[in-house]
Amino acid sequence: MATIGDVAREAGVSRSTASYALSGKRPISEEVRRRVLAAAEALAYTPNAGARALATAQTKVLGLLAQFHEDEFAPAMLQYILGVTNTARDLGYDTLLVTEADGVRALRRITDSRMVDGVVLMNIAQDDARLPILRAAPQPGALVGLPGDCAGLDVFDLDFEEAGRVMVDHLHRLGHRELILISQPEHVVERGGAYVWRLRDAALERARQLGLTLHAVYGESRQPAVGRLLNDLLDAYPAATGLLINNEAVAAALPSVAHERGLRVPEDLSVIGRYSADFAATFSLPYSHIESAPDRLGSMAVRQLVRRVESTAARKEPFVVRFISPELTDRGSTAPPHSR
Amino acid sequence: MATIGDVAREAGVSRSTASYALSGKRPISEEVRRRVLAAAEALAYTPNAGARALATAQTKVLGLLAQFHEDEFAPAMLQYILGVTNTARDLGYDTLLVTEADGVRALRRITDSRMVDGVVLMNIAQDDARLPILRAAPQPGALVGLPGDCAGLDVFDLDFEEAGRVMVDHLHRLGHRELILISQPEHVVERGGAYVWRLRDAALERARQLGLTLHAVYGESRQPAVGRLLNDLLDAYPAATGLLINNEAVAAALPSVAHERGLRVPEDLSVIGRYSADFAATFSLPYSHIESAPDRLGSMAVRQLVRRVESTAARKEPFVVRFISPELTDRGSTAPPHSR
DNA sequence: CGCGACCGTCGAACCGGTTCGATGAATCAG
DNA sequence: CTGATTCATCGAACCGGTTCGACGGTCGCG
Repeated sequence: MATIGDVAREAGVSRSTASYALSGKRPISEEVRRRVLAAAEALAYTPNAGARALATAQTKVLGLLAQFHEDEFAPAMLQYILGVTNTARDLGYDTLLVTEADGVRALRRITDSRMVDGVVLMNIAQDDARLPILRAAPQPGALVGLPGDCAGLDVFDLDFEEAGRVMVDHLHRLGHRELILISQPEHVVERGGAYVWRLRDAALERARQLGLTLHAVYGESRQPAVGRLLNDLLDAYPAATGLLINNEAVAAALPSVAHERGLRVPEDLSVIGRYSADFAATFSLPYSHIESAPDRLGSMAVRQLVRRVESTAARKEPFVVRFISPELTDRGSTAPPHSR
Repeated sequence: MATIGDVAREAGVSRSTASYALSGKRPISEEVRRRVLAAAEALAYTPNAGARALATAQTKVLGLLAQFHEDEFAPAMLQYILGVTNTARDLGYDTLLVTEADGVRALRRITDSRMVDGVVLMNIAQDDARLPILRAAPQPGALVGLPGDCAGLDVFDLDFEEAGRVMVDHLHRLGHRELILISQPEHVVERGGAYVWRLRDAALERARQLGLTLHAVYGESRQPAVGRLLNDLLDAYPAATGLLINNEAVAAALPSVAHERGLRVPEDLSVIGRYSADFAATFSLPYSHIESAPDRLGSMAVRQLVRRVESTAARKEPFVVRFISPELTDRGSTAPPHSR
């Protein structure tokens, strides 16, 4: 494998001249530049990533910490990941995907060893043990998800509180008086998944203000528990005419449950979910939903991260907490209520 | 950030001694070793990955090339990826996930620049343009999926031909005489997804031998096309009593279609799919299926890859092509035929 | 014609590890 | 007591890039 020394020799110049000819960081005569480029081409020269990282203190790699838990719906995570890797590549970076269970150790490893220029964290917990590490690290970091304390980090998330209110408002305007909200499984909350109760609490609060009844329950993540839960709930609250779903597995299971019960949407039951359009397509979900925009969030996080990585000025800017505002995609699964 | 020079100074020894004390590659007195370890601990020393890569010509990173196409079912891919990243980490490696559309360029980039010690390729095409690159690369490579020409590479795949035969045999033994096989969308085949016709051709051949009628069609990958297709097929072949599915999207869509048509499984229709247990759980699919074992395949590929990376002897061993034999998980979705 | 400015190129140092050969002290046998 | 052997440690070189300061040649100007 050719080194820059080989290129220099082939072109009859010094190593430094070859370097400058390739990088353009100093003026080089047209003649020499041509010779160097030709030599590089002929020898199929590619700079050694390790050597360059050592010399420049830049690896052109971003770290992506994502965790896959039994009780979370894996396909939903994938879209965030693709948002990150694709955007990173567009900006000239590769992505180190770390799915290790011990996130703290993983983060330490990749930051301390300088394998990455920056880190994107997913599955953010309210009191996330990785955040202190990331704040102390020399590399900038970006979060997809809102933690309790955002200090020192850029944060990107869906505005889950507003999402909860939008859902409730929408059904309230249609005349509904009793609703059910199914959240993620309780385990997710116990692990600190704050978005679950951010949406939930906001929805409850808004329902209270509007004088609505809102039954807020934690869901399941797997069959057959999901189906059972749905059936139990529909039985338990026969007067409920609207269903709000903040749980991908429940959303995915609803069509068949509704079918089995002979439940028509929206005639018998109005439904609003919170998931991405891509997810809806994959699982053919015919419900109106709040777009969770995972690819957009991943992309935004990477863009901001790269800005900070590449510019000292940007690194000094104040940290941002940016919420995507919930957009309701109307698929016609809501209507004025009729009692079931 | 502390370097090994800092550690050496703190411990009052030379850099080389510090290095040997930490690596244990030469005998070091107990006393000095203690001092060095204490210094490393005190300074929170972590070796610089770039420097180490430069010196040792090892990065402790594996590349994983995976592509996500519109017409393939993304959630199924995720399990291969997790099989790879988790096993890699167990063996001390991190994973560079590359989802770039231009796989050839991506592969060139990560191998030429020596970012990775080895590469796992997914989405293998019959005549995969990346293979010549990988064969010429200094790093070893492993494939998840069988290409036309396996020379110079380790290959891991489900035995799709045997899978096709197992499916047909199973329904034949139960007395079925007319079957439908739904494969992946034709686009997948056009891109060179050989596993599609390997299963298909083997199934057709076996059906011919057994005197069965087998309607082999290409499926769709998205709703609502998938549902329409299923309905059309069931209408077009009313005498078919068995359905073989080599297409995740179709499998995922079948429950609701069956339900809508009032079609009972297995009373009216026997069904066998080809997907993983994990996939079945995620999508709550109640069908007997051939296990595609994505995590196991990903894991096997990484283990073999790492063996070759770490041992010169292993690098000289002949290349392996290893097939996982199709296991039929009986979920009771097949029975002797009754005409619909 | 001589001086300073500018341009293009070179050599050397550096990034932070690893590794080889040499060195000096301690140990042992004769 | 000496010479060979062993052992722990050190210094230097190397991996393959980038970058800084210096240097020699050309040019324009006075």
